[in-house]
Amino acid sequence: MTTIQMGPGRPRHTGSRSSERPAREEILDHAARLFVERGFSGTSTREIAEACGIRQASLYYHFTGKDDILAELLHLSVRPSLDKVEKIEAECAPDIPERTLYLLALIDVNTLTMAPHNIGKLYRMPDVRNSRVFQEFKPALQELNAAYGRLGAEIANEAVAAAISVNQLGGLLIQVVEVVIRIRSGGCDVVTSQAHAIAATCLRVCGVPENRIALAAATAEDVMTVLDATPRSVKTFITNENGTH
Amino acid sequence: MTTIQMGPGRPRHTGSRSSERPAREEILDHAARLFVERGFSGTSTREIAEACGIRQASLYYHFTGKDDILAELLHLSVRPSLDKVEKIEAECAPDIPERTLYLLALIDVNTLTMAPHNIGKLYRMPDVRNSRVFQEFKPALQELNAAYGRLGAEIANEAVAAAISVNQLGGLLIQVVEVVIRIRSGGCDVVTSQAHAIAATCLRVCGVPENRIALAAATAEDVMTVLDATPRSVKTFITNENGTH
DNA sequence: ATTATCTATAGATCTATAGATAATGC
DNA sequence: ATTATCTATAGATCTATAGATAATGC
Repeated sequence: MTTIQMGPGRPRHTGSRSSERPAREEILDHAARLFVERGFSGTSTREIAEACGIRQASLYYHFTGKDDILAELLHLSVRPSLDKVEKIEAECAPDIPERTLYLLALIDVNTLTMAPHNIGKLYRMPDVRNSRVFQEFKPALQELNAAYGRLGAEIANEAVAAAISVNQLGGLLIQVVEVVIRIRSGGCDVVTSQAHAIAATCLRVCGVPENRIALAAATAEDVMTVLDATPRSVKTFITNENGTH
Repeated sequence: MTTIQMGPGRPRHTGSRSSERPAREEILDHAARLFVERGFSGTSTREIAEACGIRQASLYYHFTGKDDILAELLHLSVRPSLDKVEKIEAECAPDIPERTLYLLALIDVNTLTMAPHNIGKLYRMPDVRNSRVFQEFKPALQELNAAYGRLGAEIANEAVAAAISVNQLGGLLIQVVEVVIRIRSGGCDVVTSQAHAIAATCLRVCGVPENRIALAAATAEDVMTVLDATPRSVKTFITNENGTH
């Protein structure tokens, strides 16, 4: 029994307003999907508008332009990762240093897994990276890279420490975590067991032996539950992905 | 003393033909650079033409369209990887199974390192993957994924074998190798020691212990020299990157 | 004659702005 | 009056084609 909810404002040409969801969010959602599917420059404002059931020009009531939509999406997908790094480093007693990296990887994998429309892909697109709005996020991404590098270096064995610089190790670990994006691009979902497998892979990359990996994995669970207070804004955005449920 | 080499055909409006290099190659080179820098849809045929010092319409004498240029670039960058998988599996006696994966990774890293303008990035762009011409290359990429998976599964320890399917392992290993693309995107060159570090990382991801990794690395060198007969077409293309030297 | 370019342009976009309009809410 | 849409359109692209032209080579 969905009564067609009329708010203020002229009705859409396609009589049905698809839901009571704010138009702004609806636009972000469809834009995210289209940007990831076809690229940023490969998506026209008309296509975004059509997906929302409004006219192209109506987008400009909610956003100042295509870049503005991109900026908002980048915000939504960067904030969670960075919040969590701080949390983890604060929460984790350094008794089992492997556990800290394991946790960071696990949570990051989770973020990428839950991100609407595999939006993590945006960062790797050249047209996005060249956009004016992306520059703002560079420091945050370098921060994340540094965190991975620092944690990895702490637990690296001699061979790894000798062969790879701290920063390179950070990039390598992020690359491993971002396999989630690859998996999702292939149309597959990522399940919990895979998340743990990826976190474990991060430790293997550092040369941590299997018994220490098992230990880190075992003790990670409890800390996980503490950290699993996902910021509200993100949850809302994710929920809205699947419609009104 | 470069005499301006006039071939047949009307002269370019910018009197100077930049080199005696065939126009077709010049176009491919600039297109590769621009596609990687700004994305495929983010690059106009006008920009490509201007980079070559010719008029936009003149591109169509050499290529039937933008897609045709992309197709050629994809060909140039896929062929080497695939040729080599076969070679390696033929050349490698299975006495040290770790060595086979190490070699595949090492050679693939080398391919990505030497590829002009970090062209390996093309495959990950959504607009490229949606293009009609990309479909042709899907089987080859799946082949490569399968090869990595097969070799990885052969040497995986129990923990890895239990946690990751063969195909997932293949994707994970390719993801690791493709860290080269990430490094090059950051403006850094990739040197031999890093190539070995990445190949070693692939083995660590499979759970191979350090002593076996060292062994594989040591015995890899000799096989490398045998395999280092780079196909001519690729070499030509690479050489042309840096002008006429 | 052949080759490789050029100029000119059609036709299809694409982004963003101006200004009208149809709802609600006071 | 305010809000959220609409219609219409300017101006700037962008791709691809048609046909002219300036070289070389026979």
